[in-house]
Amino acid sequence: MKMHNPPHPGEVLRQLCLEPLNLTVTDAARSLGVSRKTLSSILNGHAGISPEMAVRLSIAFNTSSESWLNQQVQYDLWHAEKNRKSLHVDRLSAA
Amino acid sequence: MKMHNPPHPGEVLRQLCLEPLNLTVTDAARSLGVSRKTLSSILNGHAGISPEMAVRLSIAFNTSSESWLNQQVQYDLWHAEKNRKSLHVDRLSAA
DNA sequence: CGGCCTGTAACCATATAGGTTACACTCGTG
DNA sequence: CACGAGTGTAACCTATATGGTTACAGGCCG
Repeated sequence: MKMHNPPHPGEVLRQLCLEPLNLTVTDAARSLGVSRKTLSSILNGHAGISPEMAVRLSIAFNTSSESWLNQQVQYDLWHAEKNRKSLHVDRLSAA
Repeated sequence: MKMHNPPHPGEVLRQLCLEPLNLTVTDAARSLGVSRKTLSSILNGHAGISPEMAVRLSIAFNTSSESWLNQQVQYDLWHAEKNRKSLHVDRLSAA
């Protein structure tokens, strides 16, 4: 049921992609074709991974864009689920 | 490789949830706790499914919020991938 | 000291989700 | 026919998010 607090995709990006290749944020941002600030925001958890960014990452690191966006979904959903009880929604399934 | 044009999650929502229960857009919106316009925008493909909306759907229809957001990711990614060639990104994997 | 890398603040443009209100259209039914 | 219900959507507002540029302060190192 994936009860764990999922890491922000930016952390994963830094640990799995930048550090192994000894890439600086500045260099990686240039290679990805985005500003240093944009990449920094992601790496430090201040921004999410957009669909376009997922495609950029898939090109640069030869991965699947899906995997990056799925990580983002897990992260977003974990936070959205925390407010589940505060939403007033009627159950319609077993109506 | 999932090369098919994924349907907009709003279509799926209408066909799999509203129609089987004979739910009107007006009633479903009220039950979900959102405005009729918000639900209508989703159903007609003018808006995506947000994390919070995914949780609402999961409550109302006793489904998983993840499945709704995953559908949205598939849809968004399919469109983002169409611009893959127009992005200037350096390959860093086999650097 | 001086250069490089970094995080980040300030400010901008753009896009999206969501709300309210209002309008025009289509149906079904009295 | 007339009316109400349901619908899509335009107009307008707010809040939030991505992303860009520029600039600054701090850390690290030769």
